Amino acid sequence: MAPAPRTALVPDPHGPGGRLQPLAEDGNPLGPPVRTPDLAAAVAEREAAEQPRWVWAAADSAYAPLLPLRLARCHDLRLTEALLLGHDGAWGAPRSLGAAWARLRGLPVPADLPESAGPDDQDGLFAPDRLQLPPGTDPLAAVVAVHAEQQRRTGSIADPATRARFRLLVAAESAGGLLAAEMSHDGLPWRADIHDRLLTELLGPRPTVPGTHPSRLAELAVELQQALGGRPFNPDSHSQVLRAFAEQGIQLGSTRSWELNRVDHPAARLMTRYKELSRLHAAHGWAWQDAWARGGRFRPEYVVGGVVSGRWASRGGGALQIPRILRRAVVADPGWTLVVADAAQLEPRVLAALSQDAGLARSAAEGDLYSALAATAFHGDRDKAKLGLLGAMYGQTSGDIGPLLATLRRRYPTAMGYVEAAARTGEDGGIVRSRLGRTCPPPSADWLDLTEAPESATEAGGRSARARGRFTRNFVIQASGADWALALLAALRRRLTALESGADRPHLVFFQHDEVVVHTPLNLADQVAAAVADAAEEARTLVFGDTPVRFPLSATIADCYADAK
DNA sequence: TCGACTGGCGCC
DNA sequence: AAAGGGCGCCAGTCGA
Repeated sequence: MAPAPRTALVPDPHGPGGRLQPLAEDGNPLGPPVRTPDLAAAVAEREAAEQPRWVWAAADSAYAPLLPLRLARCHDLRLTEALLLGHDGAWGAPRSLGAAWARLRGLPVPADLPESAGPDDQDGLFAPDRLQLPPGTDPLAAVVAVHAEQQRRTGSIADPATRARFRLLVAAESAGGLLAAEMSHDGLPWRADIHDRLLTELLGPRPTVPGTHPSRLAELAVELQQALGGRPFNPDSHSQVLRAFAEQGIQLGSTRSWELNRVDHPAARLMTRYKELSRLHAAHGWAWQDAWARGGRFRPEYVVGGVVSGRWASRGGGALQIPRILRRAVVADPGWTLVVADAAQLEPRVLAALSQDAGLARSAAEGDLYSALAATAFHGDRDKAKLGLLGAMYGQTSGDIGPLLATLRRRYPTAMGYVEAAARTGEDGGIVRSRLGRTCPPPSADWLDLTEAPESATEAGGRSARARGRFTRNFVIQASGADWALALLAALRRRLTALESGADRPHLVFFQHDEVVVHTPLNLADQVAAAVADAAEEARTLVFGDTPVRFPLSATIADCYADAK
């Protein structure tokens, strides 16, 4: 396939205009800059004509103002800069356009600006000075130059296969930038009335005085007090809770729920319940709804590559930590429905594909991986198979997991050797990369905090080395899983663009590590489900090439998120 | 009074 | 003896 033509795009700092410039694959200009008074119209026209790969500083400054216009592909300089910095051993250096430009020109490199926060702080995102360019610098010239440099650096990766995978990573990460902007713009359908009903059922009516506890929480606090001797205390204060339990002769090391659950006392159950409800109220209660879920849509801000492993993070609204119970409030619009798909057992499948362990790959070739593993190596005990494999991927050594790991080591030496090699690399201070070439951060002072350690420096050093070993062990899997998920998103997004129903089109409205939700006109739901399956297969081939491992994505059609699967 | 930190728990 | 990876967010706590 011939590479797409490229076009640099820079919006004017104020107003609807902007400038465009055609570029060759290597970043060299193919013509002079073109100024347009109506950037959205000019971009739409060129997109219809040739679907170029749009080259811009960052989606939030260049793409968000163009929405709801949909563009097929882009090269996001900020996201790519972060990938390249990590790859080149400069992990964490500033990645703004201005920073990349400064490095190119040997100028002082500006630090990245703090990100915006809060649902009402959208304006700061579009301010042109976020590009961090020195005064008087032409932003278009900077975009063109930094892009050319990024293409050069990517092209200098020696191994052709590694280079090709890194290019795929750049394209997929950039597509993630497109999608994140679109999902924030479209929002996740959110029924405030259902949310409110759930809250009222669990917590009592919404308090009329802001900042006060809803009735059920207040009642629980009183019941707790009575169960613990009647002395008033604040159930939100750990130290007061510990003291109140201690006065009843119950010594707790913490107020963690698993510890409370082991205590046979009425107050322990009340405390657990209080904490559950209190958390729901504080994190996803009425205040959250007011802030994040107005107008029938939940509009979080997604942070592409916000996690070192390449997983997305979110800013504000806790988009990736919505309690399962609140999925009840995610309901398709009338005439629309949801297609919900999640990858089953993504990480063990990633391990099988990465390590090319023939035995594990057989277990991952279809169906339930843990059952297949159990049948082969654990006398049919699925729980043991799952526990053992998860422990191997996380570097767990506690509990009764030793024998399970020994079994896995015997039966799947290649797979276990793979994660153990990654762990050793980390322990020795080395770096590891995902399948597509995302690099883990190097060791830092965080890994070797000797100040508080009561034991010797040697012991503390060993402990921190093992901690970093667990990190790199998990990184290769989690990050390669994120590679796959990004490829899936890009492939699915492309397929969805091709589906239409009158003026309506299905669109991705949610993505959470290994799960996607598409909001679609009813009559397209089956085609969306098929597109999901096709996209999963495409991602598998793109990321892992020739592997017997399958990455099944079970798609369910349901009007309500809570009813899926 | 405010920022940094901690404990704890939501999600994967 | 302790012994599981990655996040974001809240209330409480503590110190500047």
